[in-house]
Amino acid sequence: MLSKKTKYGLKALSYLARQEKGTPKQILEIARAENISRKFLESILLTLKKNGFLGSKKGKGGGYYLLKPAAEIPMTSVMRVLEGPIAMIPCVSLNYYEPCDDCPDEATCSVHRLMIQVRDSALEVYRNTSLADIVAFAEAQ
Amino acid sequence: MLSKKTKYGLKALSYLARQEKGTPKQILEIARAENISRKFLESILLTLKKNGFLGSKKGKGGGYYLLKPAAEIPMTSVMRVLEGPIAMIPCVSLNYYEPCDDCPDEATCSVHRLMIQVRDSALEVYRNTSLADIVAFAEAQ
DNA sequence: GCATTTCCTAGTAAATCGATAGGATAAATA
DNA sequence: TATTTATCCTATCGATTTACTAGGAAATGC
Repeated sequence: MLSKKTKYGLKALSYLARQEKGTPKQILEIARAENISRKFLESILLTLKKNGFLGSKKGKGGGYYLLKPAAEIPMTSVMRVLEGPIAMIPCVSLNYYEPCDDCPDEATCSVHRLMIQVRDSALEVYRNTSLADIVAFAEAQ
Repeated sequence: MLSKKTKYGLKALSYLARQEKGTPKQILEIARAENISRKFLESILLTLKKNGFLGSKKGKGGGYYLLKPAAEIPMTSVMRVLEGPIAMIPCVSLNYYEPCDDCPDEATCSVHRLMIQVRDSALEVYRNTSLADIVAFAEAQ
C-alpha cells in the first residue's frame, strides 16, 4: 500500500511544480488545494525539505518552493524518501539490504528471485519518470 | 512491504510443489523445513485451502497437498489471496477499486497515472510467473 | 478407543499509520 | 521595537494492522 504520506507528498510536489518558479507557496494554500490536513502536510513538507527537495521561507510571503526543476526530480528519489525502500522485501533492496533470518540461502529461495523481478519492474517505471512527467500526465487531460 | 504471511505462504507452496504429487505433507514438516512458526503457518495453509490452492487430509498420514499442477498456479492469484490487491492504491486496483476521497478527478491526478504504471509493471511479472517458475528459479542454482 | 492431524475461533503484544497539539524560531512590516 | 505571519520541531495519541499464540473441536487411521 502507498501511504497517505507518500500520496500527499507527491500531490504537494506536483502542486509546487505547477507554480511559477520562485514564488513560495504556503502550507495552508497547498493543503486546501489538494484536500490534505494542514498539520499532516506540514510534517511531510518538512521531511521533503530536509531531504533536499524543497526550500522554504519563514514569515509573511513565506512558504515552500522546489529547489530544482521538476524534470530533474526522479521518482526513485522521491519514493525512497517518502515511502522507503522500493523493494517489497529487504533481502532484495538495493539501498536498504538486510538478509532474512528464516532463509538459509538466497540463491535457492523462490521468493527472492520473484521479488527481484518485481523490484526491477517498479524501478524501471520510477527511473523513467520525473516530477515533470507526472505533472504532464495530469495536464494532458 | 511483503508481509510474512505472503512470504511464508509462497515458501510453503514452493515446498509442496517440490514434493511427489499425491503425498500430503504435514504442517510441522513444512514449518521445520522452511523455518516458519508452526501455528502461524497453520493459519496460512488454511486460507490457501479455503481459496482453492490446497487440499488436505486429517489424521495420521494427513497433511496438505497442491490441488493443481504448479504450472497452472499463477502468481497473480496467489498474491491476491495472500497479500491482497496488487495495486498500491485502491483507485487503480482492478479487483478492489475504491475512489480516493481527497481526489476530485482521477484523470487529472498525477499520482493516479503513476500508480497505474507501477501496477501494470507488477502485473506483467505476476502474470508471466507460475508457481512452477519460482520453484525452477531456485533449482537452477 | 486412542493417537494423530487438520479445523476454527479468539486473543494479544508490538509496530505502524495518520494525524494533532503547542510552543520555538525566524522573517517581514508598521 | 513590537506585532504579525509563517515555518520549525518535539511529542503524543487513537486506530489499525501484523505476526503470532492458545486451546479445543472435528475428523481420520489404526
